[in-house]
Amino acid sequence: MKLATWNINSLKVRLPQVLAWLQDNPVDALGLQELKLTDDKFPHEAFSEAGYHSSCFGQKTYNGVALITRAPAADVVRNLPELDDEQARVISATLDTPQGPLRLVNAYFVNGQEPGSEKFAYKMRWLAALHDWIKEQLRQHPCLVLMGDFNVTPEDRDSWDPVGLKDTIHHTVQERTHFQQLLALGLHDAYRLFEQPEKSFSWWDYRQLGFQKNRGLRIDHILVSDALHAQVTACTIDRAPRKNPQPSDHAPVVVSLQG
DNA sequence: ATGTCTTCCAAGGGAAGA
Repeated sequence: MKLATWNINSLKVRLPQVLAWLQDNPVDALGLQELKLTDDKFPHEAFSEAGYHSSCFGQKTYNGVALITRAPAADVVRNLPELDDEQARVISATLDTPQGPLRLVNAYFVNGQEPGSEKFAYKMRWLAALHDWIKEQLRQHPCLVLMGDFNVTPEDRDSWDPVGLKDTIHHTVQERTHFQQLLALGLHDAYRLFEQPEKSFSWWDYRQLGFQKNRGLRIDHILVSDALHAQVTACTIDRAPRKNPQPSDHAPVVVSLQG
């Protein structure tokens, strides 16, 4: 089975690209971030016609997440129950698989603007709340996948310019410590379970020919729990959609699981 | 590199967020 995550920076603009990508990449589940639309504008019908179920948690202008699944999704939970948050950033659901129930958590992590800002403080609070909630979710659901736009480069090799961008947003020790604390719960960065090309990124700034020069960051991740670790057979970043006209600034990340 | 893209509000272009 295959799972994918993709920040599409407006579903209204990118819906045709998402449908085309699903046609070429018939994954079992796709987590979308930055829908930038409200639930009443979510194109459930378009996904249904493509053979997918969809659950959404939208918001006007900003944020918004969705899970697109081949099979129906059960026990849908929106946002982090323990955090009082006006922003729509998390949607979770359970998929029935031949291997048993699989819990999917799809999240659009806080950007954080810059270290020291109020938005950065919100990022830290949000990350702490996510950690505590994932810890509890893992007790209930040993087979768990946490995927999304993490807005964190886990290590220097995940940035095109770790020296020039040292201590800037996506690169701070505080953010990376939170990432490590998620791993410490018994999660594994699926991408790093395999040999990968150097300078592998999932996001490139629209400005200054960022993609063409491969000036990017690897900030979109798929973490799998201990119980799933042995089943992971591949993890790749699909750069192809970034070459489309009117692309998202992010590329999809895809993980393959045995069975 | 005040660089680009998207949306909102509200009627044109500026502000905000990423």
